Amino acid sequence: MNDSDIGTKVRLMAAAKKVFADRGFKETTVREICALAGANLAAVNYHFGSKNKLYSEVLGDFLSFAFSRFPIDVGVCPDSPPADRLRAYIRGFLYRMLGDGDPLYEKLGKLLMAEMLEPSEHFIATLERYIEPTYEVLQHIVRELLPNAVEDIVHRCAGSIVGQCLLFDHAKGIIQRMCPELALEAGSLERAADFIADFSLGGISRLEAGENACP
Amino acid sequence: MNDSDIGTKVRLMAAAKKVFADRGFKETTVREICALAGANLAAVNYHFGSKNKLYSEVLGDFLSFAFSRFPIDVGVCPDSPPADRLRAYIRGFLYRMLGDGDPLYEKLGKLLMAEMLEPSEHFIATLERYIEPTYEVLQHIVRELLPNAVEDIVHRCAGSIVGQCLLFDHAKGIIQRMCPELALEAGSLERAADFIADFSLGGISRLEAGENACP
Amino acid sequence: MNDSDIGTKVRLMAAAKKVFADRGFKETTVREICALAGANLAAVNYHFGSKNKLYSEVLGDFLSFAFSRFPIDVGVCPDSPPADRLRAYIRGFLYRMLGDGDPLYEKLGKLLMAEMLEPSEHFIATLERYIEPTYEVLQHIVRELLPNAVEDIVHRCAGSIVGQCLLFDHAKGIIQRMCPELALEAGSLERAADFIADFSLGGISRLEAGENACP
Amino acid sequence: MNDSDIGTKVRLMAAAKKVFADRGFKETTVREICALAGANLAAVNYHFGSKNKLYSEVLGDFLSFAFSRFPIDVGVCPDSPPADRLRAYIRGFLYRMLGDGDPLYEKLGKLLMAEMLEPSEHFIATLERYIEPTYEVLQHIVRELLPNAVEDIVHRCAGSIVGQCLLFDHAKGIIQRMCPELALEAGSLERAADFIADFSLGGISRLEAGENACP
DNA sequence: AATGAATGAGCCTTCATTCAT
DNA sequence: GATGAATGAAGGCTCATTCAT
Repeated sequence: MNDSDIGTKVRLMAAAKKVFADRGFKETTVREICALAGANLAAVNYHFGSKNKLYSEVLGDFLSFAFSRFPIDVGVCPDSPPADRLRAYIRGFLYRMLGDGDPLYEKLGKLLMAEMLEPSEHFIATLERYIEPTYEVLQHIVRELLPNAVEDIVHRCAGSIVGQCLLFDHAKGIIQRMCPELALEAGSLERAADFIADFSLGGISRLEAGENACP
Repeated sequence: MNDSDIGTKVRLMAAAKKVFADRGFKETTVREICALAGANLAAVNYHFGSKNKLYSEVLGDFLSFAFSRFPIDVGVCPDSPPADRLRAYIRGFLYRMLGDGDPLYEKLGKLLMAEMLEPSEHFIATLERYIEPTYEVLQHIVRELLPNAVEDIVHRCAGSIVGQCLLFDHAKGIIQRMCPELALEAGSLERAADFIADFSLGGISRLEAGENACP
Repeated sequence: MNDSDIGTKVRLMAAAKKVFADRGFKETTVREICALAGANLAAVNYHFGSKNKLYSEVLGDFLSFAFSRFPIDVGVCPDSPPADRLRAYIRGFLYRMLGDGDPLYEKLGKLLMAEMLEPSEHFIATLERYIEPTYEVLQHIVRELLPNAVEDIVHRCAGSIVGQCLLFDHAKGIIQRMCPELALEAGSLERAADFIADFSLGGISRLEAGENACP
Repeated sequence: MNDSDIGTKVRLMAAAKKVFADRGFKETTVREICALAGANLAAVNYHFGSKNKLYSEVLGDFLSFAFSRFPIDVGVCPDSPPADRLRAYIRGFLYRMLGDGDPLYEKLGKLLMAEMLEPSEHFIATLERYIEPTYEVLQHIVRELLPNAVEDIVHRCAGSIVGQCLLFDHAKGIIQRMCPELALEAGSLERAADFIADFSLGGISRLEAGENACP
């Protein structure tokens, strides 16, 4: 049994993931995808309609895989203490972004980052389906930790937390160059999640202290 | 005195900034730059050698401008308390990234983000010249705030701080869509800087408490 | 009994007529025909061998239908006066070309015009089978009207008559734009036939007068 | 001095005329035009913008040439007898359509016929600029010949005249096959023009007689 | 009898770059 | 110092056709 037995469409999808992840949308050529998949140049248009649609499918596929493999609420129940749920949220976030070792997975994360930088039309649907619900969960946790905070503060806290996580993905190249010992890999992810959780809980306590302080 | 008097090269540079910032490297065409500059199609290659070299110059120009306009150590002296210096550092970081109102400036930040995601050869020099020294300063501040911390912790704290700042740039599109009231604009930057500083000082205190705790 | 019961081949033929008539040979795609017929993309080649052969069949089908529905000698007998037979000939010619109301039929005429302009190999057989015999009939009528005319004159008269008829088909688009009240439709065809017959009989009389004139 | 001295654009235009005339728009490939012109594949887009625009220019060029070389009112003055003007009109019409010997010219006529059959967007402007004014002239002549005729009759006469002329172009292939002695070539055009004029004047007289007849 | 999958050839267009002037 | 003309390479896409099932 060889590669050509698993269906051209499947092979195209796999090849597309690799190439798009490596080069981004614009730099990727249909020719390269087809060559890597051992398929004819016309295969992409036959199976997916266009380079654009293939890209959309790659994006959607990656996200649906990531969220099914690393669900938002893994390891905690709704009534766990909010600090625990925050820690779990951060772990999940990092895992979804960076995977658990598969190098292809890591690279796909980069695609999403590129979309964040310059959201394409394909990304909007993705945003509504995956990103926004996830963000709701984080907001909810923060609100429990800061019951008296105004909306603005909740958003800012959530942003600070997300920012810390995203750094590992969007600045991966630089981190690897400037302090390689920090670069997230399969093993070190747990440690990073713990740190971010602690750091963020510290930040939140300070805000809590501030809001309870007598003026 | 009209536009065509200020030299084709200068006009090309200005046009290149606009177009590269708007579309990114690959999406930008030499044609577009030349058209905007009112120059001949061959002008880019004549004055800059190639599209690539022009891009490098745009990048370098932007960074040298940003660092001269918003220096790292503005508003504080080396012996100010580290908390103040942290706050100043964050302010400077955000200003360098997002400018103080010039829309062209804001967009150029996006170019840097794209380079972070996928560092090109042009970016390496930039990194060594601008990014690394800046990061040294941040490390130094964190070390003063956490005198007993191991290297790893210092790096992680610095990363958390930087991550919070970068979010405003690399997720600008999404922020604008999901919570527009947070999106950084000229005015709101100070508020954001204060929040990140407070949040980070809170995170650092917690680590400090932890490391002093009896095992 | 539904559409799919009447045989893929039949449905393909019907679809091909529509699409070829609408778009001409080159602009028509096999895809479109198959889609309209609700058949597989490979069906055309399976049932007809190739796009070319399908086209030939469409052409032949159209002509055999046209000539069976509007025979050359309808409404007159061989010994009717030649002027009557001319009128009948012209009527038949127009009906064969433009049908009697079926919009599909009208459009198929355009196909024939295109073939006239640039006869394809498929068209030669058609020519010998349908066009030439018809032209013989016309020649015969003209000869009776101009018994003393030389061959050349007979041909020219026949040509003038045919030319007047064809105009309504090959310039249909322009007529509709420039004088829509002339555009042939189901109803107005009889009127047009009468006019052409009268006009032509006038032309022929003049020739007759000329050839009888004393030099 | 060789071909390459006369400018790529000029050579492209000449090549385009040949190829478009030979094959029609859709069947023509930019590759073929460029090859024939000895130019690079990109040359068409550089000089003309697109295959479409080149086609438009070819069409326009041909018509403007045809009308400047064979003006509508050549050889007669506005107050010549209408019969003479009709004869001149027909001569001009045939010359414009078929040229005076240049085989390239003849072929370009075919392009126009194809447009008549299926007017493309390029053709509309052409129609308004060249075809309609010419038709006005013909109408005017017919009206003088039939001063009492209603509009409808004038249009029909004009149509009959135009139809006889067009036949020589749009059915050229068939004529050559069925009665080659009629096929218009450089020399025989005058003869054809005379015949059509006589035939048409005959048709018109008959109508005139009809309208003057006591009911 | 019919089809889903796949393909090879070809098309128009875009683009950065070069070169003679 | 600057440019109009030209080009080579490549890219996405379309289409009629083939083939195994």
